[in-house]
Amino acid sequence: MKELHVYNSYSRAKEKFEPLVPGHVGMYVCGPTVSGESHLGHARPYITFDLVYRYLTHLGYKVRYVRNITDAGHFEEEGREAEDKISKKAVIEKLEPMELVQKYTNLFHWAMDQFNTVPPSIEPTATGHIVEQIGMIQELIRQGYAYEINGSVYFDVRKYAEGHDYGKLSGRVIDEMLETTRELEGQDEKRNKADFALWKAAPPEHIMRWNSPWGEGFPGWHIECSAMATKYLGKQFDIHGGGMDLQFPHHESEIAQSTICNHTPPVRYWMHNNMITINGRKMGKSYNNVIRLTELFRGDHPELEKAYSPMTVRFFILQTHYRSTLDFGNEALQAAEKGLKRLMEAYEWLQKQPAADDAATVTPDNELEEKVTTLLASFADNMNDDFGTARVLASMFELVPVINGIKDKAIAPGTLSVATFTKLQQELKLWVEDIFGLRPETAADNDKLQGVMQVLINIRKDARARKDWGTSDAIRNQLAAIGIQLKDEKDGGMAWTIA
RNA sequence: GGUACCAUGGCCGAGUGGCUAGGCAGAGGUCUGCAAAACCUCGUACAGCAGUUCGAAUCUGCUUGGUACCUCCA
Repeated sequence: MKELHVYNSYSRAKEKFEPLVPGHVGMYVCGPTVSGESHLGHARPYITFDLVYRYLTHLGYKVRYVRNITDAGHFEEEGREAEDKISKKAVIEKLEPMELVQKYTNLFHWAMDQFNTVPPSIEPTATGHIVEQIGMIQELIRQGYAYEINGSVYFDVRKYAEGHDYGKLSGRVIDEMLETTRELEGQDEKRNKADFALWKAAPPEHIMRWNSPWGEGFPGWHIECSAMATKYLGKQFDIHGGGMDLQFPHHESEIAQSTICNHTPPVRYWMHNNMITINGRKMGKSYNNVIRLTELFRGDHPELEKAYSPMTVRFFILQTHYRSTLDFGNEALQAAEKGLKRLMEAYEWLQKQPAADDAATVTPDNELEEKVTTLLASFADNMNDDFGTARVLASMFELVPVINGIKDKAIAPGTLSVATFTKLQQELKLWVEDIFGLRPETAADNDKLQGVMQVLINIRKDARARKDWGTSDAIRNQLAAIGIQLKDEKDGGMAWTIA
């Protein structure tokens, strides 16, 4: 596709992307709740939307990317143990709530940096926008779509549904929701089961609390995103992203609140990434398979056979379309690790080549020229089709043998024209690093290690010159044992990589 | 129970009507002192049944199996 099309969860169809304001894109992505350490589930949406952000930027849009931090802690469903997750844990750990929030926010930022995601333009916190949230709730009450009871405020879903399409995004049928007979304790405050909280009166033991027109309490979960998105992106904006699990009730509620408050549907394009599974099962506390990112990078979890690097995970995620479920299995992860290594080694070699040292007289091979040109051009086409990262990576892999062929001289110098070779270098740099955010992970940027390796390589070269295979093999094998791989190259050189 | 979605070769995973993605693993070969790496060649897959069509992995129906959401969750 020549122009960007995105799949809109709201219409359930791919639509041509046209921003509200030409040249500018407003994008809101639901951020993490920082009541605990980031886990594997966080990797997918933020890497997915990092690609969206990078690609939109590449297309020339000025993108304002807003991703919140939910640090106020929201309550469980009424009737179950209503409690603020953050305040509960704070008591256990004997920490100030905000201290805990800060700790997990820092960890989240660290993990996102490991994944090489670009920080959002604005990262607003829920606690920093209590005023805006209260203002929005007041407006909802003023318009008669919210009601106060016992110091809490609820959104009147039944009334909203009379004039609006409540449930369209998530495919719910409003009547069924209202008629559901499942009785839950503590439901009595709400007029209808489908109503959701905008503000909750805080019980005495609740640590996080703010003054409001309705007494001391804390905001409902859904209102923060509506308030902050409105503040920073306007009453209507282009893209709202998040995990599929947020479609209901979170995003459905956002639509309802914002539509009433701002008299316009808030979002043009809803984008939802699909979920991940761990070795075929949903990741969840009950399965005991929630893998924290720190555990993932260290390989420190029963589900993991080994550690997987942040770039391996990033690459792995991008190898699948964002709307498909993705299973984190060891075999698949290891396949991704090896594939990424091959890709990046070819890429790094290519980037090190002088721009144009091609004085050879071989006639450029038209077939090869065409192949390279076509593959490079396909990158954008595939991205324009709802961010087809998997197909872009597949095309990159088709270029790997070309690059290695040039490297090994299997493809005669000059077979590819200077212009195309240069284009290959430049385009791959743009796509691999700038758009896909894949960066080399070699730990070889240590001068002293470089020096030591050079000493060993020199000794081994001498040994080989004397046909002293014993010494030569000993050096190679012992290095391999500690995870450093030596490769003899065709021209007599030696390269090494850390496995 | 309700509502969606999915079922592709050993594993993962693109692909929406004809032009056999890609990765990993595996087999053979080239190269190499031997390896490794790299490169070349090889797999004719699309849950089952029925139907639509000149033609289906791709459309329709049914069957079976799976997953997700409905509840804090990315």
